[in-house]
Amino acid sequence: MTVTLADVAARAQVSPATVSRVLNGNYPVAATTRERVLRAVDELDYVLNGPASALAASTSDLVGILVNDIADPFFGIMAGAVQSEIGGSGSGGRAGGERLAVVCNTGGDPERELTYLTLLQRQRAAAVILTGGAIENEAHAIAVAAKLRRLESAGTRVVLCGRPPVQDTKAIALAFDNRGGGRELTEHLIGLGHRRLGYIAGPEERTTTRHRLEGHRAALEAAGIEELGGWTVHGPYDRRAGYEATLELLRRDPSLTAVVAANDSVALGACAALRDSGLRIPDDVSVAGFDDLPFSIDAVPSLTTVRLPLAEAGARAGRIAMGREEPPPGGIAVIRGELMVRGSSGVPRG
Amino acid sequence: MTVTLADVAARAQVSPATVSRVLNGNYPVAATTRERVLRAVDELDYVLNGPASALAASTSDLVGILVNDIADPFFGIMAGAVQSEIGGSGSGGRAGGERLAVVCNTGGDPERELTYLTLLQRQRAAAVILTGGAIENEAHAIAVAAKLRRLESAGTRVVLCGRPPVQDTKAIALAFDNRGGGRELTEHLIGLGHRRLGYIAGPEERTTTRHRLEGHRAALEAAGIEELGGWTVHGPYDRRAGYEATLELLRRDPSLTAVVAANDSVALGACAALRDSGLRIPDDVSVAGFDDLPFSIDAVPSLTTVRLPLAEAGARAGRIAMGREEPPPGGIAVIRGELMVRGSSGVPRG
DNA sequence: CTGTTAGCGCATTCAT
DNA sequence: ATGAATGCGCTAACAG
Repeated sequence: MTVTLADVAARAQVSPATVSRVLNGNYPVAATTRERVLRAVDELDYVLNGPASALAASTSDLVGILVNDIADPFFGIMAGAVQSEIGGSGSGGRAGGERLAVVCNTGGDPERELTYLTLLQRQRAAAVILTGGAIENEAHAIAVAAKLRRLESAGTRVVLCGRPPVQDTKAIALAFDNRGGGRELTEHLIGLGHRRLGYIAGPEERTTTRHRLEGHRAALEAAGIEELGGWTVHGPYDRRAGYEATLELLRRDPSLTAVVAANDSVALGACAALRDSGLRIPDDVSVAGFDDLPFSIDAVPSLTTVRLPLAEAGARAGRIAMGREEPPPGGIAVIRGELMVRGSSGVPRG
Repeated sequence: MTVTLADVAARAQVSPATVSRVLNGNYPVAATTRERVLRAVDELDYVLNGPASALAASTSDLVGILVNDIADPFFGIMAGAVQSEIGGSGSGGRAGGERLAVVCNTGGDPERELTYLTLLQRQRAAAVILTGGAIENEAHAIAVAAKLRRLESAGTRVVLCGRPPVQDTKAIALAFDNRGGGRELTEHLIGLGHRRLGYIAGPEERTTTRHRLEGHRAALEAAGIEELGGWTVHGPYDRRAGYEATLELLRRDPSLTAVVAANDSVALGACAALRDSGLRIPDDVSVAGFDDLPFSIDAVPSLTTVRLPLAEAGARAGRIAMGREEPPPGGIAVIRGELMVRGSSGVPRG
């Protein structure tokens, strides 16, 4: 029924081995023979059987990408960048050498993260890239580390993109400097004169959440500002959480002059809540986000935030995963964010 | 080195076939035997070899998803929804029955679309879902149709999500009513009193672009408004294109009272350009988008647009691809958008 | 309900 | 530079 390599061999009057060799291009084959084989491939409209070659070669051309939420541009941008770098090096010509991206949406759920890792191991993925913050839970961290080690020992390259290093693992880590960015952002607001700042943190037990919050608090402390009890609220990384958290913060302390959000989506929700409460930005309350996603510059006023080079990081992770770029020394690189001061932050009222 | 099914069989003192059966769960096995096997699996930390089982069973658990740009939430939302539906039915228990999503970023390039389809065919994907508008090019359309037919004949289910049907194919199509949505949107503006409307269209040779534009023009025509020469500009589906196109439209006709954008990102760029030109929205110029992406409601003023049920469509496409939902009668379903009238549209000045 | 037997389609040794 | 032979790890008849 389906045409196989043997059929091609027969048509080209060569052995199956030869066909395999021209298709993989990693072995000397006479030019005329190659021609003949390629012609047969075309005529028969032959397509290699991926599973079969993966089985025989014990490697596949799949690359796993774990994300919390592919609908969130934060992850979409990284995933897209990874994808663009794992494509074929263009060596062979035809649809060869191409690597496919298996995107796994964990939804931030520890179990699903583990499940997907197992599934990728099952597929004998060539590489696995874990993006975004890690879940902070002892047992889970141990389980993940064990899985990664197992993957590595099976020859799968593991790269962390926007996630801190994992102990006892050869995984290359490209970590964002969330702490530094968070600190710089809050320092900016304090420099403007703000002394009463609310903070809308991400979900608990996440490295990203913790690091950004730590940076924020470090800035407060350095300025001698004592954080009041109700100034921090936790919630998901989405606009709705930002909206509700802002109303809550306002309820707790109507005298706040600034709201710092865990990321840009949350900040957008915060802006909406402030507007709906009759407060002007930044005249009454300043707002800041994190990430600098594409839509942030179009907010009104445009959002003060910390730009993370998501596309660059994703691309680099992809290249490292493909062995096309040298890993950073020590296997760890810290990627800094850049403070983007825009219209949503200003001097406090009064 | 690596533990195989045979090892598990030996440890559990059963035949390899039995192990295979409990792992796949699609065959009666005595409870006590199953227990024993499962224990052995755990003890050995065994993970099935995906390529091997795919080869033997001649099906894989990969589902391909073609998108133009995964960094764009329009596609991210659909991809995420698909993903959530192709997961395991929870029958077996462990990490079984799970299907993995292979996300392929075509960037709107015809060649890459074809290449990815071939790659997916090579992987013997269980299903392929093509999202978003199709490229309008005779030769390419024929090539795609041929590829889809080939995929289908190999047992791959093909579903189109947000894309019009493909001739001579069994592909199920969930098409968005872009024409109807575009028409309704422009009718809304005309109803408000607008008579001079600029239109920022998407890239040429795309079904989505054409249909939305056709809807717009149909509304103009029905209202007896003759479209002037410079009222339409084409460009990519991003904010920057919207920004530049708006400046261009303003240059051509400073008396425009409304700008209709091909999608929300473009609309955001349009808003920025209008503001930068000292024009107020909607007092001086009304703006409308399309899609109703999450950030659109947070634009200031919030964006009048046409909401497309992207998540629902993606989820449905996923279920149909998995055979868990009956395809629509005739293999085609037209999904309507919903006009969302918000702050960015108002009665024209003067 | 369980074991035995054959391949699935290809990449690789080894020869030549 | 090419061919012949072997096995990758698993599933699917077929028996029993």
